[in-house]
Order: sequence, then C-alpha cells, then structure tokens
Amino acid sequence: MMHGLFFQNIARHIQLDAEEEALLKAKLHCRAVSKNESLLKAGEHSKMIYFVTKGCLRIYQSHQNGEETNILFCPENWWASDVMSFSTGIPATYSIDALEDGEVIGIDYRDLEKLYIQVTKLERFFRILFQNGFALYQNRLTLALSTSADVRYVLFNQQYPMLRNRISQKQIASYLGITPVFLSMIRKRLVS
Amino acid sequence: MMHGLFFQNIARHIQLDAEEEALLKAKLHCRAVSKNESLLKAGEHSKMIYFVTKGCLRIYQSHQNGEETNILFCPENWWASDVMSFSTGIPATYSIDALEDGEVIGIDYRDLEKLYIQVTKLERFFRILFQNGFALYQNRLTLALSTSADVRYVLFNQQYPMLRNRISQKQIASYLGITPVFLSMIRKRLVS
DNA sequence: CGCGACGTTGATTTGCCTCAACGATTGTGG
DNA sequence: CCACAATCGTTGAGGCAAATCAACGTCGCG
Repeated sequence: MMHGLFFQNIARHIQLDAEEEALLKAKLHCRAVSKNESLLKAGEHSKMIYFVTKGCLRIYQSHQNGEETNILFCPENWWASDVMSFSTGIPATYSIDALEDGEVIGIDYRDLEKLYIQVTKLERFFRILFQNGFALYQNRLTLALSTSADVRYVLFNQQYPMLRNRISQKQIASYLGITPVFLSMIRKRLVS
Repeated sequence: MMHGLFFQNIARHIQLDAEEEALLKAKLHCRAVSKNESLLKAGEHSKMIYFVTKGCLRIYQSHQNGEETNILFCPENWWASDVMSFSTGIPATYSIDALEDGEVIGIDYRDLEKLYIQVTKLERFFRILFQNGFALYQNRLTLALSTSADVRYVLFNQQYPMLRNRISQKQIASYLGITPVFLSMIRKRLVS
C-alpha cells in the first residue's frame, strides 16, 4: 500500500511493465523511523538510498565545534542518501536522521547495481533524478552566494510552504546557513 | 585527434565498442571558442551540452543590478551546460562563456536523446556524471553555508591549483561569493 | 512537577560590502 | 607600434549584515 507513492514517483520518469515492477519491488526494504532516529551517521558507509513515504528526514553535516549544517529536508516523496558514499563506498560525510516519526523505503547499493542491469530503465530514472538534484543544488548554491538571509528565508517559505510549520526554526536556520537568533530577528522584521 | 580526451573521459565510466563509439562520434560537434565568446545566454534554450577539450569556460548567473555569480569553472576535461534548460527545454537561467581561447565538443539534445536509446550505456555514463556533479554541488553548498570566505579561498586553491594562476581574481571572487576588494584583503592577510 | 531545549530580545563584535582613489596591466584604434 | 582608454588589483574609510554572548519566558517531555 505504501508502495503506491513509491511507484507513482518512479512513473514520473519511466514506465515499468509488471515484470520489471516485480523485480524492483522484491528489493525494497520498508522501514518505520521514529523522530530523531538516525539513518546514517557520518563516517559510516552509506549502503542504502531511501525514499520517504511518510514523515521528514534531514541530511546534514556536523562540524568540529559541534554545529550542524542542514543541506536538505526530505519530506514525503523525496529521496535521501549520501550520494558520494552510496556510489563510491567512501565513508559518508553527511548524516541523515528523522525529524518526525515516519516511514521510508530503502534500496541496497548492491541490489540497485544489479537492477540497473536487469531493468535498464532504472538507469534512466536515476539519471533524471540526479540531473534534477544537480540543478536544484546549483540553484541553492547561487542563492547562497548571491542573496541575503531574509531573501533566502522568504524563498524557502514560498518553495516549501508545507515545511514552514512542520520544521523547527532551529533546523530552518541551519538550512539557510544562519543562526537561530538571526532568523528570529528576520521573522520579526517580516511580520511588521 | 582532439576526440582523444573526449573518449578518454567517457571511458572513465563505461566501455564502448567500436560501433557504439562510431555512433557517438557521428554526433559530436567540434568548435573553437575565443576568449569572452558566449556559448549560452540566459533566456535562450540550451540545446547543447559541451565538453571542453582546451581552454576554460565559466557558468554564471547575471543579476538585475548587472552583477554576476560564477557557479562553475570548466577547464579541459569538464562538461558544461545549463542542465535544467538542456533537459526540460525551459529558458536558461545561466549563461556560459569562455575565459580563454579554446575548443569544445558539443552534443545536441535531440541527438543525445536518440543516443540514449541506441547506446544505453550512455544513460549510465550521464547518470554517473550527474551523480558526481550532484555530490560536488552538495559539497560546495555546505562550504558556502558554513565556512568563511578565507577558508573557501584556501580550499579553492588546494582543489584547483591549476586554475589559481589562470583565472582573474575578479572571476574567482565571484565564484567564492565575495567582492574582488575583499578577496584582495584576504590575499594580503594570507601572504603574511 | 521540573528540567532542558527552544524562541525571543538586547548589547556588542566581527565579516564582508560600498564608495572612492590610485597605480598597473590589458587591449584597442589610429 | 604607440597612445589612450578601459579594466583590474590594491588600499583606506566608513557602513551594514550577521555572529556572539547573555538573559529570560515558554513549551514539551520525562
């Protein structure tokens, strides 16, 4: 049942026949996650790529001083992984954990490599997925380099209105690359 | 001859047989570019993806006030394109031009879509290419959000020692998201 | 109920920008 | 090939954006 959202997501870019869908389905690992649970810790090898069917994950980097930088929120219908670690086997630089109770579907790296051969359309699906992610980060990078924090906050609210009330300001501040204190000041200015 | 570097680059991720190589070769458009020449202007539709065999390109966004933000330098052996425009046909948000005289190999979008079907390995190649680019931008974004300009400058010099003396400070400043004036101050501090 | 994390507010400091002026370098037309 | 203009890199003075430090009320959770 919860596979519904998953195959719907796949169908956005490729059309699988019944046999292909079955091959893929056989390799899916459904899993519940609870708030603050960790799905990947920096330093580990990221063996799984996750699709979120319920709840919300965050992908972040931890720094020496104990601070963290969120690089992506992954609510329902998003994919989450430390891509570099997943694809090359090097230790993860990012960590992933859950911001809410929820459910994810995981695919193992070795299974996916086999699936790429059995179901070559999947190669196309992930090509398009990474292509879009590439463009998304490119856009975020331009924003980070060229606009001020209040503009970035307004755009965040416009682009992810769902997340606005779901995610704590501390997490949003980290995503925008500012301190919670400064985000609070921005919000005060915007209300007036 | 200049195709050498191109097929070497392809061979990093997939192995083409003679026939496949010929199919691909037939669709390559070699082209000389001169310094400051434009390969893509924001607003146009990006029909081509480029591979640089000689020289160096920059991909950047122009802002209303006339300023520009470089998001990527593409020296020899790199690929350049406005990925979103190339893959969806929407108008380009980025512009591309040459920082030096050089040579590029272009592939047309329609040709590539056909090639994906004739030579399915190419789907894999570009999946990996975008996967790596995805990770690269993810990393740049984290840096931009969490570190100061002098750290970013030092890392840039470490990662791209080749480019350090090839690219003007104005362009590097734009890539780092700071003003040329401030980059000059950073350099002064670092020398001492 | 009480503790700890969160959000707000104020005072102060720091990172980076703007504006402006000046040599040095590049490039361009005569 | 030279002369002049334009762009580039540097330096200094002053301003704004965002961080730090600290204090306080509130809420969620054990």
